[in-house]
Amino acid sequence: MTHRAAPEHTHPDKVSLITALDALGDPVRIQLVRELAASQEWTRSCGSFDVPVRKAALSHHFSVLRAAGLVEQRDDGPKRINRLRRTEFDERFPGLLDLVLRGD
Amino acid sequence: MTHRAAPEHTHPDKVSLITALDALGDPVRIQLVRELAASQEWTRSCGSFDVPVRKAALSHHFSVLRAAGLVEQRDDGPKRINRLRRTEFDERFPGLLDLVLRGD
DNA sequence: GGAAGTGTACGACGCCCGTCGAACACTCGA
DNA sequence: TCGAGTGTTCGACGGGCGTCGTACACTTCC
Repeated sequence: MTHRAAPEHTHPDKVSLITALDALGDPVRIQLVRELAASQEWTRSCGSFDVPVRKAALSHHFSVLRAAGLVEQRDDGPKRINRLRRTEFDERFPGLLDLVLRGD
Repeated sequence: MTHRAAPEHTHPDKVSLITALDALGDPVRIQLVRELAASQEWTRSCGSFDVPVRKAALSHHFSVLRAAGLVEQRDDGPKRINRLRRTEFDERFPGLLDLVLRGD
């Protein structure tokens, strides 16, 4: 009847510009954000992404994305499913997410 | 009759997103860009910025900004004067510079 | 109760980045 | 010609970030 501690989130409103730029200045995190944007909300578990890092590093990257207000997480059984905070983040940093999702 | 080697520039068109985000993900460089944006073009020499680093580090930061297509430099006597590549950079990364200049 | 699957926490390691001092190159004015 | 001013380069240093393996916590299914 115990349950996992809910992950700590930061709303984009309380995120500094530097934090946001640093969070998006990493290739692995950019890929996570892009894959997440291409999926339905609350459908992707952390382990379902095609990134070249092991799960410890992956967990770290999700922690950074949460702290930057980019990703919201919720527990669903043994998995932790994700959602890109598209509208909130875009309201705080207009155009930034579009830039990342537009690709090169 | 010798003259200094012209600084190496990179046009924003040839700059990757990661490079741009990394260049703007540093507080010193952000301040440089902001002060530069608040000044007339070709009026600010490298040493005229109010940043808490010595000239060696300052020179490095300007090198990064040039490589990211953010700053253009020209020699003017003993000084090296700067210009923010506002329109070119904005064309390559729409909204990104606005985000930085809007502040927090 | 056990086993498998999922994600986090911790300590360690390596590397890159920002910083500095010192030495050097160049320009201009005295 | 010499000195002052400006900026770059070099080597070195320290700290932080990304990564990993391991151990642990929690959930679900058998």
